[in-house]
Amino acid sequence: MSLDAHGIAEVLDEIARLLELSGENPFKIRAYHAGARLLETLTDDLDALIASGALAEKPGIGEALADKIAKLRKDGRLDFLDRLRASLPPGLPAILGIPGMGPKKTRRLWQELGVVDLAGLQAACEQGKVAELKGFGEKTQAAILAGIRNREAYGKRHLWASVEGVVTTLLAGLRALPQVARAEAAGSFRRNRETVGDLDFLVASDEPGPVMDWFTVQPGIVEVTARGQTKSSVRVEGGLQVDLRVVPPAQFFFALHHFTGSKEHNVAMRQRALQRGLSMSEWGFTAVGAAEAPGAATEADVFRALGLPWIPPELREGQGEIEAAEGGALPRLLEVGDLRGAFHNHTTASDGKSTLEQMAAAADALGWEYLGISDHSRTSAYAGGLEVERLLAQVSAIRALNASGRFRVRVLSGSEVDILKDGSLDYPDDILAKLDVVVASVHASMQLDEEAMTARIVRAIEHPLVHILGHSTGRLLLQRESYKVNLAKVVDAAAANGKCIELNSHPRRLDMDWTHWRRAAEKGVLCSINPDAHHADHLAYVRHGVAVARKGWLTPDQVLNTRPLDDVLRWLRRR
DNA sequence: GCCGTTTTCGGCCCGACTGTTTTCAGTCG
Repeated sequence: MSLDAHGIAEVLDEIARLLELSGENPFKIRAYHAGARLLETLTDDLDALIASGALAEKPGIGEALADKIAKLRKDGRLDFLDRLRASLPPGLPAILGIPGMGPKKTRRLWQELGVVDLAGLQAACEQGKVAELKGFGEKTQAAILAGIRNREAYGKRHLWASVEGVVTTLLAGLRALPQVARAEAAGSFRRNRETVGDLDFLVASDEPGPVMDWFTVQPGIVEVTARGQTKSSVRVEGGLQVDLRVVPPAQFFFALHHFTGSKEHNVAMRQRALQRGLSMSEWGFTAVGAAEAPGAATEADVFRALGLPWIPPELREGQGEIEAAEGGALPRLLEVGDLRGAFHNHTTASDGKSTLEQMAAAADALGWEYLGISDHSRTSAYAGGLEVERLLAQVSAIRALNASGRFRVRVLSGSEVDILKDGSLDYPDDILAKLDVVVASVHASMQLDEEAMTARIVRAIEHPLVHILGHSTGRLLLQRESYKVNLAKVVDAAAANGKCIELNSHPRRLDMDWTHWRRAAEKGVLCSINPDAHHADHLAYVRHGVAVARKGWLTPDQVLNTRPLDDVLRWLRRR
């Protein structure tokens, strides 16, 4: 069975783990991880890259990795991997998932105690054998047991939106402390990743002691895992790890840059610093040669010292942002205030919780010029999908509402029409033609193979009455994988047919993923930031979509709903 | 395993914290 890019990335990560356990060269291990990261953010059609030999041209991919990736794509397996797996107990890699357990300790427990899996590790700890080993002790043994006990919670990622409250509360508390000059949340949260593994807080202060004292006793903390001079780590309910680092004010912006990451971005920045005779760390620059090491009074100063303009955190993913900054080609990123409306929203007519009027009022409150109502179509019966009669009644109601002048916003009548299994749509053309806006989405038959699913979606995109492709992969973050679909081909179809692809802004969808937008926009595909609101309050979800759009390098002119009403109506009617 | 105005071998980003040590290895980010 063949693997897709995501599956191959997982295999490369597995190889890296196995090599670690084998005691391999750390740089070789890094190369496998780097290959995995590249595949995860790949937007080209993988098959085309393999066929043309262009895969080995990608940074970090050489002949060896390109060859292995091609084999995995074709066969889904690799002799090299089979041999590697056979050389180690199959339960060993799982031990690496326990905090504090790395390859060296895992190997020693295997070789000296015969520990080959988590169950064996737990038994060895409970019998006190681990604490007796040289280099281990009671605390290590207890930490391993806690790690095994909590491995589900500790290994979990968290939706960006679900940790936002913790961030807001802690930042407000930190900033209120008299010893604190500045406080920021860094890490993947600051980079607007759709999910985060942990939270990183950074504080500028000359008196770290009282800050640490305050931090480690906050409500909701279930475990303090580290308490040092400049760094403390805690776990809050749900297993989320929260790190706090306190640095002197003069180092704050170096530390903020460092802990914002990503790792790939930081590596590239440090290499760039070295080219300029500067060694770079979270503490600042150190002159390697004759050069003088500059300080930083803002984060922009850190970049300026390396001959770069400030790079927005969302772009710091090692995706060419440094090259773009150097060439003066950083985009003017989309902002929430650029939006003038949205197209995909539900009402009580299907599975929404707010009425048409409540939705219009909420749009007015946001100052929007237009609001698309796109309730479910008849096949989505589970969601109260509208039969043709009810849809036509809604069209009339919307027309009447617009004529009444009760709201400033122009309500657009639409539908989130189901893309049926064969790629046809859930309403006949003469009905769709009566709508202002047609969003087409997949809601059922998600188990199709990649070829069939891609053909199905492409057929919908090619339908002349469709404006926007809704949530193009169907993923639910941390809950359901995307269906199998070749997004490169979907993007190409949208470009060829002048269609818009939705950026579904529901915090659990954020679909299409940020990694695909830059290339899609370069191909001329328009983006539509849609809240997919099922309640009037959900219109505000667009800010999550904007966050993802920014990660995808999108500028206002690449997003349909930044345009004024007249332009939007013209675009919608040209079909 | 990757990569190249330090080129085809020998490098590859940097530092804090912990536990178990008595100077440091391992892990983590």
